[in-house]
Amino acid sequence: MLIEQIIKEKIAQAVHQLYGQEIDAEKVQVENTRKDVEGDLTVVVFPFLRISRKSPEQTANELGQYLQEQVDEVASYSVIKGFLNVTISTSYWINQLAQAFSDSNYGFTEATDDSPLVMVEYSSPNTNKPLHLGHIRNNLLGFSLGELLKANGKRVVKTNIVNDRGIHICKSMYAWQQWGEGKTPENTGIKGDHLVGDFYVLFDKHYKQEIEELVAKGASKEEAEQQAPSIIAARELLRKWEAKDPETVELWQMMNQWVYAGFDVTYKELGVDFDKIYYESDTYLVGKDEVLRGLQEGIFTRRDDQSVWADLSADGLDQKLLLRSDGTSVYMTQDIGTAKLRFNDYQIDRMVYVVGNEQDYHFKVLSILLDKLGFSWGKDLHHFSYGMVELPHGKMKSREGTVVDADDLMAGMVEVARKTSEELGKLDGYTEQEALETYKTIALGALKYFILKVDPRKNMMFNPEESIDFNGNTGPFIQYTYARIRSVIRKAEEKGIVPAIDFDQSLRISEKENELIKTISLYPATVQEAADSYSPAVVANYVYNLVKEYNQFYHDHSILNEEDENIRRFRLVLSTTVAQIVKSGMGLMGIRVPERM
RNA sequence: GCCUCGGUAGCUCAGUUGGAUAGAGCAACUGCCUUCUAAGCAGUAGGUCAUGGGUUCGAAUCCCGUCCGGGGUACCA
Repeated sequence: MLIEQIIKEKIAQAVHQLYGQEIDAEKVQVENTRKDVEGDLTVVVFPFLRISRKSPEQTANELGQYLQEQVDEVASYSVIKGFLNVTISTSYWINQLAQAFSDSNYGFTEATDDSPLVMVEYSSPNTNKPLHLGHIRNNLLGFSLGELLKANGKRVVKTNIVNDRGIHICKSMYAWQQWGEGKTPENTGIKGDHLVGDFYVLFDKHYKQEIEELVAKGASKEEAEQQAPSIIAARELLRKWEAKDPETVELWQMMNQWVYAGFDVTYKELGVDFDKIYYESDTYLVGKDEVLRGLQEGIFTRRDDQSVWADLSADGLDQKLLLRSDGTSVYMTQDIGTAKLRFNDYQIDRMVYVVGNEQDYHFKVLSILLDKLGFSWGKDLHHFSYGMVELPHGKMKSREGTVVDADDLMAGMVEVARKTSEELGKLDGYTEQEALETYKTIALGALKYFILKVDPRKNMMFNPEESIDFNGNTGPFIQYTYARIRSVIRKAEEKGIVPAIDFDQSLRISEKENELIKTISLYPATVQEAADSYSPAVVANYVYNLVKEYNQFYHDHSILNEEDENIRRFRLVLSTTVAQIVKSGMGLMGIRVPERM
């Protein structure tokens, strides 16, 4: 049993015996003692004053006395400003360290065949443009969330819905037909997703120009937007595609293939993957059928212009369009179809959608609609709603070129990592291949940590003018600590010193060492909390704190040069355990750790 | 207008279910490498937790009002 739990129960017991009133042990407030105060755990006694009818100091002292007599692990206690600070015995902490050290799966709960199955949807790109920083946040959060859920004993299926059809890709297709001059990724050397994205931008340029010309001739802006030749042509392509016109479908397939090849490269660099990928072109008709079924069953209504609507006013929401008057699908229709296919394919206990908070309303509606359509799981689908990445001048807009491109960003960071490493000369002796791997590890570590350390729900700021830091509260700082420990461990191996927990349990440890073990012992609860609150940031903050404490220890203590063999072995075990947790925690964020840097 | 999320140091962010003197990093300034990696460690300076009220032993945290900002708001995704 955890010491915290023991204290809670003993305090409840003490209150009963000393003051004659039963209280709920779970309600007893036990927290970690502040750093600047002596002690390990603090019991908040204020809620008991009404029962004890004594001063905070006296109450705390009486309870402290009781604890010390009744609980072996309680070594001493002190009372400061009415707070009861309890000091736990060193042997307890050393035992905690030994357990963490020997458990290769420390902090994790393994899934079994009976464990709940969680499907996590993330990424969900459109196929008309390359990935940007906003997608990076989505991908990193989605991947990390999957790892967190796995670490918490869930079976996880990572999935992606590729929005491969619709007016957006038709715009790129039309631009390529008109002005493409037969360009391909092969004959231009341009990455496929970027090439298609270039045509999307080109479309918009022409479209805007046409609108201007029409307005100059006296049309209203709204009319011009509807009547511009480019948009009419793109709509015609969409219509032909839905009618399965062979030439159009072929063009669509070709350009989508270019994009997929490009995405694959980006996903691989980013280190994310999927167990099952769905395509909107396969799901939108299923959604349409579901909507029509709903119409027949009287859940939805058809208007005079043939459009189909859901009336959600009973749920406090508005009317929602499900099929346009021309019979074509909207975003919502497609999501209904995708959901149906997924739940046919897997025995899903919980569905999680990693999608930005700009779509909060959409998922509220989706949940209600799925419920109305009779899907039992609709009501409690979970929208993992994360904040946007903002630039100093505002939102990212693809068409206006104010995006931070994912590939460019990663490549730029690898260069910074290379430069820094070369200046410091840390990788001398590595082959070019080994060195490049390390640059990538560091660069991606910096990027991923930068994004994941922020509370997912909040918007975050990225300034492209300032490169992402490699010092301080950063990924490389954490990786560096890992590399230093690995270096010590390699040296220990050379000297034949093996980390083992056969040190004398009565040894005296320093305050910093005790502090470190306490932090180590918090890892399992941290992993749990991160998964429960869907927040990789909880892990990020924990690992940073752990590493910061370790660096202080490292600075003040010798490990291999320590003369006392007992202490030397203890410190090696301590260091090894910290390295294990750093690797494990970073792994939960999809961040690798280097042997050297 | 309505709905919704947010506002903590110059900048970027932490701050568990309300607990002690609100913490990190960056930027600025100052020290520490003949000893296991200085991408490190230590220190100085920096705050009316947007604002006004309320709840109570105690509020950055909970409730209400106001100001400011993001997002959404019926044929975009």
